[in-house]
Amino acid sequence: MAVARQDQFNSMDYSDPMVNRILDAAEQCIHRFGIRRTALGEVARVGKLSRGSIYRYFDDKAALVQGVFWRRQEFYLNQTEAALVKLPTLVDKVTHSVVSGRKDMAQGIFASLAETEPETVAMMFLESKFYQRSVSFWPPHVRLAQEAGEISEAVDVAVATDFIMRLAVSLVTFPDMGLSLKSRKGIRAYLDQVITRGLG
Amino acid sequence: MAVARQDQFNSMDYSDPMVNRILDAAEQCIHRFGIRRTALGEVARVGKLSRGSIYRYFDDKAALVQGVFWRRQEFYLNQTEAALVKLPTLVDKVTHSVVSGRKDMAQGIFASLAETEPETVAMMFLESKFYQRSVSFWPPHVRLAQEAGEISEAVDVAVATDFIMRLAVSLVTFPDMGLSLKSRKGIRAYLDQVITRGLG
DNA sequence: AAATGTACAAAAAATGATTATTGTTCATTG
DNA sequence: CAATGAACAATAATCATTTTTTGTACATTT
Repeated sequence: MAVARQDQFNSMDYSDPMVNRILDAAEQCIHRFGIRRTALGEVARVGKLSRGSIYRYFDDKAALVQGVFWRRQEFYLNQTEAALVKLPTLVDKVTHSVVSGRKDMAQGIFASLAETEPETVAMMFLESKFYQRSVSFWPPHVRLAQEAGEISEAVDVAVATDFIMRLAVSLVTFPDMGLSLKSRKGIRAYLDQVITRGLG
Repeated sequence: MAVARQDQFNSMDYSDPMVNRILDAAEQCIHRFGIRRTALGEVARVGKLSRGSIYRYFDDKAALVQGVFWRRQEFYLNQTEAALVKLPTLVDKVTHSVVSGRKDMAQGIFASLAETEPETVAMMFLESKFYQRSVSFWPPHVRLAQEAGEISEAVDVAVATDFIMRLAVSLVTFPDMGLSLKSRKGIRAYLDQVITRGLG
């Protein structure tokens, strides 16, 4: 079993420089060639390390690829979270998440992989596992909004979190579902309606 | 240009028996072999017609495949719509759409294609075009709910339709987004909360 | 007229031989 | 002891070749 084993409960050690060197090289290769066309020998060459070391830290190529995307997602999530804490309302927070979520998906490794291997990206986006980490960021924001009286205390935090995640994922994935929601202003007005008032 | 040409405005003529014979054969082949492994010669053999006739009605293989899925979606949609008109509230209607939507996607051609060519199904599900036809069914139900006082008249019909579609698509695609929403009862309670009351 | 069936070149897929990569092991290095 | 690099069988990718399929045209049949 590899050292940097990662599962849903035990996340990777991003403080280990070796792990980061491997992931840096792997991300660079995936970014340039796509997943299918990156050989671990190439990753080793780019990272100036041995292929044996890669296998010491990751079970196999699939685990390495997953590690690359998890770290990248973690980075985006932390960046977004840092912006969220400065925003006053839950609606502002979800709006920001949607706008920056779209930006993140249109950049870097996600965007380049969407060009070379769109089916792979599509499969990732349809795995609910992909959103697990994001889900865990919302409950504190929901509770703050409840304490501030923005949303009702009667609503279960898990229900509110699920609802917010569904809205955010849907709006990032589909800019248009009948309505075209492209501008920050339009997204904010829409979210204000459906989150704070619903349709009732 | 083929006879049964189909675009977003001009839908296919499902009353033409030739069109249906071709689509029946094509659906049967796709169901059994997947898209990649169905040759139009095989479709012709199964449908007991000539390959020339297929090209008379469909521009190319891609158009035929699209035709198969559009007809199947149209069938499911009409079936669902027939059930919806009997339901009293908008919440009941969305609940039913989610439950039957999940059933439809777990059956027949969608389910079999998801086994043999999951990436193709994933790509379909992420095209917002895939949901266009479904979107057009909702505005009358939204207006009825407004007239009945279930939801506010102040909310724009397009906004409400978009919101309902996003909820339905999300719930069909992801049974679990933090909350596990599997039972009809659970789905209904959730939708009742977020549609009629929101989080406010 | 509509459907068929044949012919045909271009494109795509199956095939099989060849080469590269993966995943494992272990002796060697720093 | 972590990292390296080499050896190795098993697996997967690549490539040139053969075969099938596609898409078009048109003469023939119903």
